[in-house]
Amino acid sequence: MPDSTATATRRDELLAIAARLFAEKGFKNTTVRDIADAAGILSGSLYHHFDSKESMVDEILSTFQTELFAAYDDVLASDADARTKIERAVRLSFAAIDRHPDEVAIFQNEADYLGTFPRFAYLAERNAQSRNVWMTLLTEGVETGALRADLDVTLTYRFVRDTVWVAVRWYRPGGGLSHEAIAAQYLTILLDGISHA
Amino acid sequence: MPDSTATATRRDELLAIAARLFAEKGFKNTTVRDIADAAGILSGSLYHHFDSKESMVDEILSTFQTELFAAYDDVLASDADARTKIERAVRLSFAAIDRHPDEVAIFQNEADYLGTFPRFAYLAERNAQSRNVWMTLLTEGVETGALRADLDVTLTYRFVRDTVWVAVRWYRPGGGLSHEAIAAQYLTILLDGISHA
DNA sequence: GTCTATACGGCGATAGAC
DNA sequence: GTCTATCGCCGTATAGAC
Repeated sequence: MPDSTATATRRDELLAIAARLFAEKGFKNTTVRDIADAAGILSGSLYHHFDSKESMVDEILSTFQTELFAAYDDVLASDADARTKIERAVRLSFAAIDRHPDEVAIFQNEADYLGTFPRFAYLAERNAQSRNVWMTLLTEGVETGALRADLDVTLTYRFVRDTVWVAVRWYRPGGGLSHEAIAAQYLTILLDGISHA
Repeated sequence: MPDSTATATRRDELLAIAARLFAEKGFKNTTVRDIADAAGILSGSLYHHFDSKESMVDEILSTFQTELFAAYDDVLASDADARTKIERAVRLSFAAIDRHPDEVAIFQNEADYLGTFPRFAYLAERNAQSRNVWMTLLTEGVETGALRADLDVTLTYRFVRDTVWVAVRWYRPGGGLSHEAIAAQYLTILLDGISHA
């Protein structure tokens, strides 16, 4: 039973260590011995905290997604105009990369494969949910005239989704470029293009 | 000794089968037994053709990269203006995804991890080479006034690179959307943005 | 070029002591 | 909550017959 204070429990520490390794090397490339070594314990001791390696990545992903989609729901429910909501959705995505880079990386790298197992069927559901969010925002943008009428909305959705999340491959929290600055530059390119006006 | 006719050798067939599995499930998630099963032979028989599983992915990646970078060099060496060269580089990248989706997927998913081993050091070199190509084109674009003067060229490079290659995640050759059509839409968004003018 | 048979290590996971 | 000790399986790879 995790307490709700700021104190990280041992369990949380171990999950954070596992998340870093899963993100760096991949789920399959990371052994339970790797995780235990990084935590300064022996591999058998991990099983006092978790059922299996699979349940570790499961908890990492589901916890992150619960938080992320609550934030998307907030944006969807707001009464701002379409363009503002799109900007907010982009900014919160970059903020998520900043706060949870390992979780985003794991999701990006492993979701397709893990999603083939029944246990991780919720990954596909979340994916559909995310699609709904973006398609709703983009369609509203086109209908209200905020976005170009000749856009292929589905293609644009893929474009926006991929481009936002793929930043996790090179973005490092605390580096020279803040996530807010990246989101701003990204929105400039996305909305107005790179061509000289 | 591979002959230079159009006839696929057994070796080439096996590499194509391995590439498909590596792309679908990941290198580590694919066993030599998986590859052999898909080829209708037993795992031990693979070792008549290849030293190891590692040497298979090595050959897949290096062969693909040799072809890809020859194409980039062509663009760089041409005397078209900056904008035209950028458009050509984008189009040839989508064409590469169309012709070699498995190879692109493997490179996208595995290069970071494989690159940590000496044997795959050339992956980092190719990465630097690719960076040079795009930075040269984008810088020339800004200097000649084809692109906006306020662009962060490094960030734009990452943006273009990531967005082009990440399409391998959803593009399927022979599907409803041709790679030429995707490249055209992509260039429209990249150059002019999605915002209503 | 493929099969039979097998070596060998590393893997996830378990049981019980401390 | 961690350690000791270990199990059984599955992974890559090998040797030699056909």
